[in-house]
Amino acid sequence: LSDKKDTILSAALSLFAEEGYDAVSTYKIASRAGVSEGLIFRHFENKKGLLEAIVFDVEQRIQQVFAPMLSETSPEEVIRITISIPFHIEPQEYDFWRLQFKLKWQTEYNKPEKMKSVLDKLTWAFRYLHYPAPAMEAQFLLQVLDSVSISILRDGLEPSKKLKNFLLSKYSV
Amino acid sequence: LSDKKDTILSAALSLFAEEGYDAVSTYKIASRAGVSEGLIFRHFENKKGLLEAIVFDVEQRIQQVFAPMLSETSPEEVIRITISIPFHIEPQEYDFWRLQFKLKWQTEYNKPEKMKSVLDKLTWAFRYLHYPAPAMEAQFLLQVLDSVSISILRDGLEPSKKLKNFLLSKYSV
Amino acid sequence: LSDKKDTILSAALSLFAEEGYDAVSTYKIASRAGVSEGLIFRHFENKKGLLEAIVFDVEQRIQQVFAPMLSETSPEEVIRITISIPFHIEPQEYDFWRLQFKLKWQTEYNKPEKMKSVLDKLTWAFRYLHYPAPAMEAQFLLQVLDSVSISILRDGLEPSKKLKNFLLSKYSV
Amino acid sequence: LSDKKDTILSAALSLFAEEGYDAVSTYKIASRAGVSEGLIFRHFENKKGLLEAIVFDVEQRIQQVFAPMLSETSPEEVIRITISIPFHIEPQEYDFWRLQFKLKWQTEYNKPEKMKSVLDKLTWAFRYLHYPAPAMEAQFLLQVLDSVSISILRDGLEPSKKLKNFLLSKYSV
DNA sequence: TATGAATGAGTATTCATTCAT
DNA sequence: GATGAATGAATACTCATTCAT
Repeated sequence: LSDKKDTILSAALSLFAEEGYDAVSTYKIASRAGVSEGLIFRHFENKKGLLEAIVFDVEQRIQQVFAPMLSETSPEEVIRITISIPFHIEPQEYDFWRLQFKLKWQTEYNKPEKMKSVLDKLTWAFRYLHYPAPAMEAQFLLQVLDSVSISILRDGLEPSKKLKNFLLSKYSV
Repeated sequence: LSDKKDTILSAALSLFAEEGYDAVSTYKIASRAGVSEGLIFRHFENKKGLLEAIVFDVEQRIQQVFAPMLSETSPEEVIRITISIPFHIEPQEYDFWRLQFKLKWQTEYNKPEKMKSVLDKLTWAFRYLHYPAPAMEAQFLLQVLDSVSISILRDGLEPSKKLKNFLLSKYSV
Repeated sequence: LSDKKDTILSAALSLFAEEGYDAVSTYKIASRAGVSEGLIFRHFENKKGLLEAIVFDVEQRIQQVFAPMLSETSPEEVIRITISIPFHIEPQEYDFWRLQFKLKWQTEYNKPEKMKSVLDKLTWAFRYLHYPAPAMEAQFLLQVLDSVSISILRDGLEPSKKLKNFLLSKYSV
Repeated sequence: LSDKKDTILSAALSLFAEEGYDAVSTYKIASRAGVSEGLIFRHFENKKGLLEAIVFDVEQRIQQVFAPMLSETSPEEVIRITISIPFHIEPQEYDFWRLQFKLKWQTEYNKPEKMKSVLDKLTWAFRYLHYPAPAMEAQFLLQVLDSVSISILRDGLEPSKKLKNFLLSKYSV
């Protein structure tokens, strides 16, 4: 991958995350990336292609983030790791996650099946710990963490900081 | 308020909720509303003004929805009512709520202070019931309900139906 | 003539004079006149009709202004009166004259034949006073006075004040 | 500067000069220039920017035209050259000058300081020739020449042709 | 690979004008 | 006479995309 292709990708990522796909022009992306507008189309065919390239990267990053909990064998540890995730998003990755959440609202890019394995693993952990409704607990916890992530991405880590221990103790992990 | 002004408002509401503010053209809004494009600007000055008129309506509707829990005096009942809210969104109001959540992502329209009184009331209820960290419980519950609402708006009520009793029993209300 | 018709006329006059016919919208005229936009069309058929009504008034005012020199019988006095005209434009009539000069640039409204009688009278005066090229002197003087008027309308009377005596002495009148 | 940029400039110049800035649409300019409407905005940002680019050219041309009288050392010659200017406007430059005079009426583009050096030079010439009120003579002559120019641009050179010698002899140059 | 000029379809907005009341 | 809602055509301007270099 060429140098400039990456520059375009990261300029587009931050702009899409900040302002949304439709609100960002290819002109703006090219300006921020410091390249000509034409180059975007040489590398990505069209604007949508650029978005898809980014979405691909985002999905891979998500998989990386959930890899540790998927390979964990202790149920308590699975829950603990999962709860910790939102609280350890690195600031330089905020745009990554912001885009991820923004895209959830564009039906086209909402692929809930990608979280299937994570949901299954959590369900397994709750069942193992004898929770009465493990599938529901799993769904519930993921939704809570979604909300927490959104708060953190919106207002920064500080206001939600104490929630982590609160959640960990709520699940006794 | 004239007939056509309302038609524009509801056409715009549904389109903004479905496709997002930036993805919808005033031409499309006018077409769906069955009015001339110019009329949008006579009534709302510009596209943003139209959005703001809708946002105003949305905010008022939100207040209405939370009014009962704000005037409730029994703490258990406060929690019960609050949990019930997402499960009783009327289908014809889905667009209303979809837009509300979409706008949370546009920093400009994200006004967390609007939920202050709701948060305070919930905190009061949890404190009354001797929860160890009432403020955090309140924040936590609201975030859970946000997530639940998002699920329902995205996938319909069915997949989340059982969550209601699950939540009610979790809080013993 | 109704009250409101006059209000429209004077609002339009000042706006046309300030910003030019094409730069002024009927909405703006109606706003300044404090009437509904529709009323303009009830009274003047269309925007051009409004301009023509104003032009008619302007022309009448011009005639009034030149009436004294046309009926004067002393040649020196004819020249003296003519030279004095630009220096005695009343400030509340500036818009009148500004429009007059602006319209000279719109071929449609440039009617040089209206100045024929003035030109003839001046020529007569110069011939009477034995100027070698009376017709040319007349044309020349009128052009000078046009320029002086433009200066006064643009920058006010002050900077051109001393020009009056300068001109009078130049023609020994 | 590309070929098409110049085509736009000259199409706009002639249209602005003929019909006035506000009466000309960017569509019309693009049509006459034989380019896409969008190109106007790529080159000049907006319609006003296009006007300003033209104004800049006009101002430079004006400076060129007055350069010879500014560098002349004989006072008679200074006056002679100055008087000659309006009578030697080349027909292909009429639009240039028409726009110049039209813009004098748009306060925004009326910059009298541009003529300061010309006025000073003329004043010097008249003082040198012992005219009693040299500054006023200079102002007066420039206004006369303004008027003459306007006549020529409006009605062509023919009707004003004889004025040149009339003026030259009036000043004995 | 990379640019920058150029385009054509689209977009928000304005405007003169009409019409029912 | 007077208003205010409504329109349709036009207008300034944007945008994704193409293409010659």
